[in-house]
Amino acid sequence: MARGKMEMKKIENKASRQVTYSKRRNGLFKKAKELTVLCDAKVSIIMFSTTEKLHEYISPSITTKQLFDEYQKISGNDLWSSHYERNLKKLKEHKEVNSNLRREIRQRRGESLNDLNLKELHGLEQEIEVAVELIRDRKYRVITNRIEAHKKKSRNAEEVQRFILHELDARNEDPQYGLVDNIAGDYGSLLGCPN
Amino acid sequence: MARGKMEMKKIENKASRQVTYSKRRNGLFKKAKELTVLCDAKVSIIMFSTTEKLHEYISPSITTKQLFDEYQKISGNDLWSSHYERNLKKLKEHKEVNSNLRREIRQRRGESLNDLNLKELHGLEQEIEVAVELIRDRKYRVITNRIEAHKKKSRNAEEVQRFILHELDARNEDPQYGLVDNIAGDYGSLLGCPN
DNA sequence: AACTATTTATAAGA
DNA sequence: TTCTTATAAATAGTT
Repeated sequence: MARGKMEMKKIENKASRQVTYSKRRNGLFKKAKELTVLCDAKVSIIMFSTTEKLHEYISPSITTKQLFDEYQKISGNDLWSSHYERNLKKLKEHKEVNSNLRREIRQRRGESLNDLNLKELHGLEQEIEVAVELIRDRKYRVITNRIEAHKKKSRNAEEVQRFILHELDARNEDPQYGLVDNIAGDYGSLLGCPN
Repeated sequence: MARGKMEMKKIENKASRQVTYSKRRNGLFKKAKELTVLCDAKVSIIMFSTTEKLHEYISPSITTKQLFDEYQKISGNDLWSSHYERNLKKLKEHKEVNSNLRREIRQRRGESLNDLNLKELHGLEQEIEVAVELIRDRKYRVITNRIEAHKKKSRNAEEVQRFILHELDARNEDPQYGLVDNIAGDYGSLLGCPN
């Protein structure tokens, strides 16, 4: 608006865009202040730059919260409560799900059974009998795996032992035979023994 | 600001105050539009005149609700956003508790056992064995109660039968004896029979 | 609503 | 960022 008419379109140069933003923001806020004083009005300006930086003007006679409340009352626009209410609702749902899950666990522990009728008790009993079988199977599989691993280790240990004996035999037969240092150290870990 | 400098204080004349409000409001909104276009900014202006009339400008690139949500998140200094954040946090906590509870139930069903070591499996097995005993006990107690109730009912039924027989006897002996209508109807429910 | 004398805002340059 | 300044824009008071 000075030094030549400005074209009303986005300023492509980032630096000058920011300068203009800053200058005009001040101008806008100044005008808002004047309007507040001259006309006894309540004004709120909230703005975000391209860099998402927040700037705000609010008339001294009011708070942003009050103004928002007024705005909602008068415009009928639900600005934030829907957000809030939705969250509360979700929270409530989660709490309910949560308490149902807890009840199920208690029942699976054999507690709080008073609410269940005979059929439900019977169903629960059967479900749990199935579960205990599954858990037993899994346990035995874990034990079996561990035994297998142990056997493997033992076989390995036997091999190592055979190797050590072989080495010692060779050394006894020929003292010039290349030394194998620290046999126990190198193989101790394989045997699962502390070094 | 023309035809003489203006004093920066409330315009006392109501008519000129309203005129000025209207003119300057247009000016302010025009500036806001320009700022929106030139600097690609998001601007919200909300204002109330002394007569509590509402006027609003909002950049076309955003809604008032979106802008308010942003404002809450970024300003972070008022009651709402703390409410909002606290709710989000609570929600997250609930979700986590929830997923833990679900995992526990799955494990008590004999699913998702891969995460458990031998000791945990053994513990779970024992817990569940205790539970199934408790559930069995409860079931037998419910059955026992039902049998007791049934016995009581039967005794009651016997009484009713005796009564009916007595009634019939009396009627046979004396046709003038007061009628007892619909004996089966009145006592059928006591016997647990459909009417 | 229009007009217009003035004040104000501000783009570009320093 | 701040100052300067030429010029565009806003607007108070009037019609």
